[in-house]
Amino acid sequence: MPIMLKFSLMDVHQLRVFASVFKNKSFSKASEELHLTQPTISNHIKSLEDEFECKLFDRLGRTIIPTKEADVLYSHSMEIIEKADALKEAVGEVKKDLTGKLTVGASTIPGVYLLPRILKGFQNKYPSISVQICISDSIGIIKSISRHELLLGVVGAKLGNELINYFPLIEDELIAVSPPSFMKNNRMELKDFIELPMVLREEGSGTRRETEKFLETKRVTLENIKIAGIFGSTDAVKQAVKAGLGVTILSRLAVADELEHKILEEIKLTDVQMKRKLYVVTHKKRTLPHLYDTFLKHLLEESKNL
Amino acid sequence: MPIMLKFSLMDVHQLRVFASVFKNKSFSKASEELHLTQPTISNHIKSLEDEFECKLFDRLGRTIIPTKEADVLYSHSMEIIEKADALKEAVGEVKKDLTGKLTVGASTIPGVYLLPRILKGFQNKYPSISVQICISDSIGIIKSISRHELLLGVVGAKLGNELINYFPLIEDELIAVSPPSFMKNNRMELKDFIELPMVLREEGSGTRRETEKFLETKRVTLENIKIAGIFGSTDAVKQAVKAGLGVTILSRLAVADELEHKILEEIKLTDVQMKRKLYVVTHKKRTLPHLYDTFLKHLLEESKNL
DNA sequence: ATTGCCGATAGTTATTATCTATAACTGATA
DNA sequence: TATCAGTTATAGATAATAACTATCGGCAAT
Repeated sequence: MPIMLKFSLMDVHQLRVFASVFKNKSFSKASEELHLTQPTISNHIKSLEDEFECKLFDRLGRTIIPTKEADVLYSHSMEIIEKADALKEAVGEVKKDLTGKLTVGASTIPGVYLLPRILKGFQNKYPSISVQICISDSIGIIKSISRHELLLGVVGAKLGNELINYFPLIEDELIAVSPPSFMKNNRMELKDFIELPMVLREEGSGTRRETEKFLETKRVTLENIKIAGIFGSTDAVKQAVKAGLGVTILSRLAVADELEHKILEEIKLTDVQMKRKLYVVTHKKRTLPHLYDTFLKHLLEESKNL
Repeated sequence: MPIMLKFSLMDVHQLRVFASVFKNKSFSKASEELHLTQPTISNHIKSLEDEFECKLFDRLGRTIIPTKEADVLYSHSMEIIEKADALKEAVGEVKKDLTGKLTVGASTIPGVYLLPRILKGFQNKYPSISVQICISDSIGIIKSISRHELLLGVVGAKLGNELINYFPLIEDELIAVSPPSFMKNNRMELKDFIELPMVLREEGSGTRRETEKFLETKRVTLENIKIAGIFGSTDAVKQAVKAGLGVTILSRLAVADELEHKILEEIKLTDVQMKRKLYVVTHKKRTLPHLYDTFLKHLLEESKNL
């Protein structure tokens, strides 16, 4: 049989009972205040007296007088009761808390062309937050989430992992773009498009890989293509296209502004659809802090209007 | 049926369980630390999660990760746990506490001739106390104790009150005293003694009443006596006797020093015994603070050596 | 003496804390 | 791939506890 040295169970409720008796100088008044019956109060006081091995109240007939021990217990009890209430309050606050730092992982396209706008709007709504976007490739983001280095990410690929939640966000599309007025007719088939001189990202970049992947589905490889230039960033590619170096294939998101202002022009490929979905990703087993949860909802909501 | 809005039961034990899980980052390690079983821990955490309506730990397989709410709960829990331990400690301290103020009520004789010596010894033993003697007559002391104005008194009469404890202390005795060498033979009968000129306290004094009471039992009244002088204090009476004004009847305690130094001399009355008991008195329904309790024991112990 | 107020006690019931045994899941290894 | 070791969850049983109702007994004021 284990030797149970039972150390202060002392529940806060019991201290509340004691404090009420002390303040009201009466067991029965305390019972009214706490909506309990008088024998219940008696029992609690008795159990405290047993625990501390001392009388707490001298029961004279009509009145009770607290002992010296009760005086000490009272002041300490009040502190504990206040702290207990503060605790309850504090936990409640955290659940509503929308301050602090929000770190979002993202692959290049959403990280550069989507999140900044959305995060700006979110920060305007909740000014007391600071925001950070960590850009990596989709695999890296998902790994970080698996390892609990990140809580939330936006990626352009669904890399099957049992423990990851994928929330569909918006559709992105790889489109062919040219300088404005590059062609008379901006509708063509892929086989005609690949005759044009092309500007590309360097090998290994996400966009380059995506592009290759799509072309492969149409049995096209880059070897058959006139490469007019290779650049290290999406922006550099855009600049090259604007300068008339050639055409390229880019995410619609990345060229949305340029298309709107007619700085670049879309070439509609009539026989290919190069769509992909963007996903918000989280870890299935992690509880998101309220700030993250709110941002997630904001993100899904905002993306409807795009 | 009463609408029970149950407000934080939250016992400290549960917070200890939580804190242990948080620190150990493990339910099972916590169960070892607290000598409970793992399902018990699980239940406690679940009940806290229900109470706060939020997850506290994300259970991944081999590990758990505390949520933001848990972080907040932890710091607050630690405060409460520390306060709870401090409380336990503090109450324990009070029970051993021997500091503070010790107020003792006493009637004239014990208050003037007995308590000062004993209190001095007590204070030497426990230097960090302050001592006060409140002198009144026995009735006043006992009333004060009944009214809870005093916790402890020393009196020379047992005035039957159901709610008062009387602890016999020592025997006092009214004795007849004369100046030294006043008589050849210091043994006599009462009838001879009352022929001598007598010094008395004023009417209404305790000693005067005691004296009259004793004489009455022998069918003697003061009218038959030669009164050499009436004085307002025991000391004045003693001075008068020393000066040879006459004899008197006084408590043996009051003249112990003078008898020892042969400044006064006892006249042994062969046919009367004027003894009375001194009692320590307390209220039956009051719990004495440890300081008082210790003094009471000291008092009863010391009085054996007198 | 009687009445009214207050706390204590007895006995009951529902809730709760704890246990044992076992399931379900994860991560690592053979 | 299957299995093992380590971890939490679940189910079911039991003992402890907190709450209630009813009643007793002491004290003080009428």
